[in-house]
Amino acid sequence: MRTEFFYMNYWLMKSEPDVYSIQDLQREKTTCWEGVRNYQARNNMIKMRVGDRVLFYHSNAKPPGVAGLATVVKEAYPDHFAFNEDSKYFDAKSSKDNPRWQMVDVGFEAVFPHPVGLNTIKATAALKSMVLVNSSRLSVQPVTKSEYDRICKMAGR
DNA sequence: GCCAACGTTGGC
DNA sequence: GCCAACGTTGGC
Repeated sequence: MRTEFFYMNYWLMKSEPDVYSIQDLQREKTTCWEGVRNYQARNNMIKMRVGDRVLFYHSNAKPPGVAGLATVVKEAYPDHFAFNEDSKYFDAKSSKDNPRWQMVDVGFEAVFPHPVGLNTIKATAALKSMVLVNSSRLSVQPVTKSEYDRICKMAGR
């Protein structure tokens, strides 16, 4: 019985819209999530499975908030940008024989007509346990199904 | 642009 | 293994 097949996990991934926005993903359909250089965030990506849902969060935006939805379309594999000396994500401590950093591919799902702002999330009692709210600069974080559903509902979906 | 919070590095 | 110094994130 492959019961794990029936489980779906939920995540929140941060991106600065000036660097890569949900609109960029809408245009490109899929993208690789390179450049994560934090172990906790990396470990979360390693746990991702194809089909998992992703809240696409715009950080350093005016205002910051969840701007849309994505899904995991390819599970963790080595982040080759770490091997490229010309990349801003280069890391001399990561090698092809022993890659330190991983990335996943995500696919476009939806742009929220009205993003769900961080201020609104913080003002919602049902979302007070979100990792996002309890500080943490963690750029790839787990979200519960109820948190995910609530944010979709707040976005009018 | 400021700065608080947090993660990483490296000397000891 | 501690912890000070430093760098980065990201809201405001």
